[in-house]
Amino acid sequence: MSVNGFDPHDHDRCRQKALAAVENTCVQKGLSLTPLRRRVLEILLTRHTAMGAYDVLEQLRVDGLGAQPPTAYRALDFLVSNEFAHRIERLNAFVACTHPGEHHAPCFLICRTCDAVAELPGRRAIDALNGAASDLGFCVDHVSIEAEGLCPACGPAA
Amino acid sequence: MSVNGFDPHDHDRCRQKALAAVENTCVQKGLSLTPLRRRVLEILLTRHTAMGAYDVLEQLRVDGLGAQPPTAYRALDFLVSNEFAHRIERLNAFVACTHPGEHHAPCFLICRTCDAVAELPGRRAIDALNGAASDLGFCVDHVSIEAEGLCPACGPAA
DNA sequence: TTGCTTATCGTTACTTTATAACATATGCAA
DNA sequence: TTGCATATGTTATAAAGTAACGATAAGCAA
Repeated sequence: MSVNGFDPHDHDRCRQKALAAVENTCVQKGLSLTPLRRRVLEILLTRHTAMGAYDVLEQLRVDGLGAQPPTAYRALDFLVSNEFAHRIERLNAFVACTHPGEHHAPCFLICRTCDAVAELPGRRAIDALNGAASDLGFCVDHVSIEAEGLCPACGPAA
Repeated sequence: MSVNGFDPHDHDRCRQKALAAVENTCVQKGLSLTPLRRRVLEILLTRHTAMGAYDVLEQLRVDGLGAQPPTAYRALDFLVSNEFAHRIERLNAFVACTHPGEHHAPCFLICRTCDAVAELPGRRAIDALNGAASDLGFCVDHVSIEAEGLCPACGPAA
């Protein structure tokens, strides 16, 4: 998978690599990547773009699965809680992870025009935040860092 | 207003100070703080806690205003776009700003038990993110940084 | 094999969050 | 006074998310 979703790249290969990494991780950790969960991951992997749960759902229906909202949400929960996908809070939407299997602390760049999402390492920013938080006696569980703006393809230069 | 919403403090004074700062800023900038907008701000200022738009709405109704959802959302939009309040993406909810009138780049600590929200300066983390983003050719408009965890009152020590 | 337990998925119904679209009122400038 | 901009009222609906219960299947101990 490419460093980020903005770079042009061979996306078929990118998808397959991500899928294989998730399969490996599931075997290693004894997680069950059921056909449904796998299919939802494939749907997310079609684009480097955040998809709403209902977009995923619609795609499941196109596939002939008579899916109801909980079906999509459960599969997405599985993917997110195992870090195979991420939830983009700003958009109430989901993206496939670009570094599945690695434990990481991502932050996101979200294009407001084309909805492309790139994932960056956020370790430094998160460490800074953790420091400030513990000074206040706050114990951090989870951090989300999301930047909205214009990607290279949609930006002023383009 | 206190440095953060976790510290014990004289909240009546805190509210009044915030309200006065917003009034000043509106006069300076020619913004119209209508009775409705002012009332919504007061509602948010009752607690250092994120409130949903429908919580605000219910309070407006208690006040005898026959308010519909757009009424609350519009007032909240005014407050957020002028930085008198902030939207907490993780919660789909809103908090009064603790530094109204100052131009700032806040990040938020959100207690998952009591919903208290503290606002911290996020300048350093945001600068780091801007640097990484511009390396990719991404032009950042707006950053949101939100940490969920346990506040001093709800944490393990408590 | 039987029966117990757990995980996954199906299904119905519903709640919560948010917005589109159009109507009304108010103030101010030309 | 006409016209425009801003703010609010109102109706209806869209979009996002979840509770609760049932069905099925997979693993496993007795």
